[in-house]
Amino acid sequence: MADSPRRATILEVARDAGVSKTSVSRYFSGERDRLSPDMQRRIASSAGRLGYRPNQMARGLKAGRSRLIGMLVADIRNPFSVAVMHGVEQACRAHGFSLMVCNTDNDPAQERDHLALLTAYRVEGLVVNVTGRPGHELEALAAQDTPLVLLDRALGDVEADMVGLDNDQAIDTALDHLRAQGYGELLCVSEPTEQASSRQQRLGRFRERLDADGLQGEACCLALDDAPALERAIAGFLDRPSHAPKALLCANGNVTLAVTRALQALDVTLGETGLLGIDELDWCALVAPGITTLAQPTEAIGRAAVDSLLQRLAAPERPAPSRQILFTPELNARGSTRR
Amino acid sequence: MADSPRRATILEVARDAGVSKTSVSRYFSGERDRLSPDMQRRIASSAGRLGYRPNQMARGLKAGRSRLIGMLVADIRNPFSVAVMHGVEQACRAHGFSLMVCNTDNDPAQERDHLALLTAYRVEGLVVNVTGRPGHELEALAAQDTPLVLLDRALGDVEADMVGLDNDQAIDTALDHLRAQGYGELLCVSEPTEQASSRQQRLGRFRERLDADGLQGEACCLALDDAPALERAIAGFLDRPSHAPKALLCANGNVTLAVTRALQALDVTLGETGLLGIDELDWCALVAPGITTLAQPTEAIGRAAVDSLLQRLAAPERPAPSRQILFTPELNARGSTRR
DNA sequence: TTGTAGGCGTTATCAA
DNA sequence: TTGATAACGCCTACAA
Repeated sequence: MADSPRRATILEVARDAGVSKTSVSRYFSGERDRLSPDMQRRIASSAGRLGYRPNQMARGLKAGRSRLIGMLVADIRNPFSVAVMHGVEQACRAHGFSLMVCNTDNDPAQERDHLALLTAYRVEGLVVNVTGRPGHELEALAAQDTPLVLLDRALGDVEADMVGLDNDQAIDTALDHLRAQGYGELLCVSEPTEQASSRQQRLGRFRERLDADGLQGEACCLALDDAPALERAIAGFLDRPSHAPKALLCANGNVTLAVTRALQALDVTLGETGLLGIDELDWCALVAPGITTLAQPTEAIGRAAVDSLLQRLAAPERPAPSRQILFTPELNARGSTRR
Repeated sequence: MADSPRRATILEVARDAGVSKTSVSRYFSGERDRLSPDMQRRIASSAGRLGYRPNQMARGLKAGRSRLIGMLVADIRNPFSVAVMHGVEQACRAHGFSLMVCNTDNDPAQERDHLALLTAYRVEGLVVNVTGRPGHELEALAAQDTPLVLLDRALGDVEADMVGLDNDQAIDTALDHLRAQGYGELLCVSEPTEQASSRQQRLGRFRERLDADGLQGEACCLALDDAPALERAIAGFLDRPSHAPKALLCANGNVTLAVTRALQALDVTLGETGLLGIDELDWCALVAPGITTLAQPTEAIGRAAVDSLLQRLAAPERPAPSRQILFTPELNARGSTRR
């Protein structure tokens, strides 16, 4: 039907149905019961014929609430981010919110731009997983009473809830497993840590535990796009004389991918040399003899982020102290840590 | 700074700066040159102090344009979809649009809901990759002059541009490669085709080519979540006596994943039994001896979708006939098709 | 049960 | 160069 060149407005429906705007508004605002059956029919008919849909912009403007949640994702091509986003979206939907996702490609400039954008659309809450330090902008938002949740990465100076993996526990589980499997000399590989608190925490805990447990080991931070450098670093570690079997610990899924490539290039046999990655990926079971991982409960993390937002949205008057919600990783033991 | 409880409005800025709303509006609408330097300074100062940002909802309402492009994605966890989405987002950004993405999880009900949502926000264009047949809804949109692009999957009854892979060419390339590598008996594995035209096309072309080329082969359609059924189907194919080496052709990335799992479960040696997948994935090079793929130019597809939208947006008066924009796949020959 | 009027934050028109 | 005013589409007192 609907062949009007422009989207119909409430006024046109009202005219067409021979009723007032108010009645049409009521019809579409869940107050149908207050309208006579006859009027309901007429409105339904006109609205259907005209293809009328309430304009959410106008609604949002009037009501002062956009029903929009914003999400800033540092790297949309990272399966972990997508999985969390999926959880976030489901939760938003379940609570009548829509999600507006912005991918920043780890670019601080895009972060700022997209933040401005989401602000402009008056998102009622923000799930943030960023690289840079848009601390100032976020503080401003928080000050305007826009609830904020930090995902995976904390921003020291921003007062907001944070949800993510229990990194200490993850590292502990990883090291316990590797030691139990007989590996005694470890290399922890991470992307540069400046911009991501979770990376810092994982590396920090790794170093602590080494000292405490008397394990041999070292950590290295590398940009993943430089494959030769990564291969050199790994080769250096593996060539070193030692008394115990060696293993690699990958601080996240991207690292696991890059390291696995490097190990194949170096013709290393998995298992003989241990490999354990944080983040579960589709293919980890497929690369022989299977890559051991620590899986994050991504959907739960996404839901928790939204829950946190909604709680603050529900009680804006008393700003509860900011919390950390940490999740326990799950170990998927596979052949890459079996000697 | 900005510690007002609520977001500042243009009126508050105007008052604070001692000027009129109009001037503030001009300042933020790229008409700064028309304001005296003094006034510019005052407005900048007040706006900064108050943390003012133009309300995009109000702007959209007033201007009748939301600056929003909507995208409906059938399965956000499919890396192919994400890659295309990335291209779409970049292109939108480059042209001053923002992207609102909705994931439908292949659920027609969610498709309908999300479509309504995007409509409610008055998206100015729509990139659609769906499972079901929201043909009616989409037609209505098209009739309202909202430009539409179909991604990967055509909808027979909807008049809109379509962008995707040249499926015929993809199948041809795949079969040529497999035959050149000495495989003579083929199994093409696909997900059920009812809901996705691209699947139908790939399967259709596969059958055509078999007949034309005198190759042996068959096709099977399966829901991927039933691993045992898939294994049975593959085992049945492989057990059959034959004169020529056998190969599997996976109709998309999800299939490649499931089939690779099945082949490992069946302890099949890749290469000896050929394997070629449509869609390139992170891990295809990692699974020994490397899985041969046909890569889609995902970013280009995304950009083309937006281009198509923008063209129609730019010239709404003369509705050009709907086009198909098809892309050529790229062959990544690896060990899985080397005997 | 139904309608009238005013305003949400912005921009466009017109006048000064 | 500046400002007053009227919309944009909708919702919500308030009135009938």
